[in-house]
Amino acid sequence: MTPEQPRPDPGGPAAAPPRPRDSSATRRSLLAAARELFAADGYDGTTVRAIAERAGVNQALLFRHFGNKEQLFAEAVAGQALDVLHDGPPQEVLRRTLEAMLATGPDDSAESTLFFAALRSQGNTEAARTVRAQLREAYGGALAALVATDDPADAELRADLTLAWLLGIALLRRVIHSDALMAAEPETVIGHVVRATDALLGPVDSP
Amino acid sequence: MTPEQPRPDPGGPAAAPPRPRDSSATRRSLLAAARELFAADGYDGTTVRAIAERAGVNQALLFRHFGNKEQLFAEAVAGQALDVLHDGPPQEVLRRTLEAMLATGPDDSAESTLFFAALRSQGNTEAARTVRAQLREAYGGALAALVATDDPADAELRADLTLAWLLGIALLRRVIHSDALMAAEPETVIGHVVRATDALLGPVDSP
DNA sequence: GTCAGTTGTAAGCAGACGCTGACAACCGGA
DNA sequence: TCCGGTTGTCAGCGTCTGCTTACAACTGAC
Repeated sequence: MTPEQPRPDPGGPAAAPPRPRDSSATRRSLLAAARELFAADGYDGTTVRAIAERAGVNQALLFRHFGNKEQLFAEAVAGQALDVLHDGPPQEVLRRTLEAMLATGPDDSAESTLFFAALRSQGNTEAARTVRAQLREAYGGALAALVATDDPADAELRADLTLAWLLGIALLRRVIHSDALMAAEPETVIGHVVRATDALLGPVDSP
Repeated sequence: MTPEQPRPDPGGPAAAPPRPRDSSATRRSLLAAARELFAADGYDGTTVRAIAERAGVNQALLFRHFGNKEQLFAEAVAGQALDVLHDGPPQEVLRRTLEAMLATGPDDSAESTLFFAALRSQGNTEAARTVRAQLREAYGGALAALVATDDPADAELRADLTLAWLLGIALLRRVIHSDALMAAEPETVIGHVVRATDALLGPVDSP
């Protein structure tokens, strides 16, 4: 049987030299890998094995640090896409979000794409649902303040319609690969969307 | 061991009376169940066991009829959501699609929701990709014809932006459960969207 | 009746999944 | 030097997945 007793350094082909003992670096690697993969493939489409491999970290460490997949997801996503919200005047939230969305290549995983990955994760898991509701509320609130109406329900409706558009654009770019949306100049796309949302959020002329 | 020799009809508690031999009825049941579940949970979120159970059909029959899950998906989805495209004047495609989307309850699975389920299925499988591209082209083409521009690329871009909006609205309603979008009167929502898309698809005033 | 073909059923395979347990290697303080 | 706690590694568990196989029950043609 030759029980393969442990040798300090076998002369063989470099049997995976152990990674340096750095807990926080491991954590960061895992979080970064998780963000990229969740943004690219959604919650269900991402496996913990893939995250660990991309991070160059043993799979078991993932569970030691985050407990389970859902908590890793929540921690990777939380507070990540909200920077763009408070990064300038509120009336330009829409433009800034669009710029962040369109600036990156199709496979790149910028901050804002994470937001949409969260929305896109269609699992019924509690963590995913919580994150989605949280992000939706933040964006919805910021957008609702821009609506020219007295009716709060109508303001929320129009804000959600705007959010739906952002969501759909991200989806058409990342999941479907719309040639038109990917080839167009960002300024052109932003111009179209801003023009239309001005009509959407502005006062209704004929009652 | 008592090898449990087959008995024609055991006196016990009705051990699953075999379903009547009707091939086409079985097929239809499977297709109907597949449509409902794919629309509700997407491609990856739906298991063949769930489809078979909902159809009241043995799981193995699913594979006898359709070969594999992807073919069942393709067959269930193909040509299903396109009715609304040719069901009236082309300039009202947007309104008709919205009406179909908003008319049903959140859990109902009308025709049009299937279209969005196809888009939402985020798997990389070939069948899902084909169906998505197919549907996107049909809708995109119909919408592009309505754009007031001479530039074909710009027309396609604006059509895809419109499609993105429809997609996002469906997503916000079905995946996230936006209270505002679900509680609002369909006519209100349609009014907002049509007003904004008029600005989007219409001529650009200031170059 | 017999027998080939069709329809339904039961059981299980191979692989991927999330997750766990046991153990080795290293570190800091006593 | 010992020793508890932390970090990294390895192997595998239980379950679910899409899919297959072997077989029973029924049908229609001869």
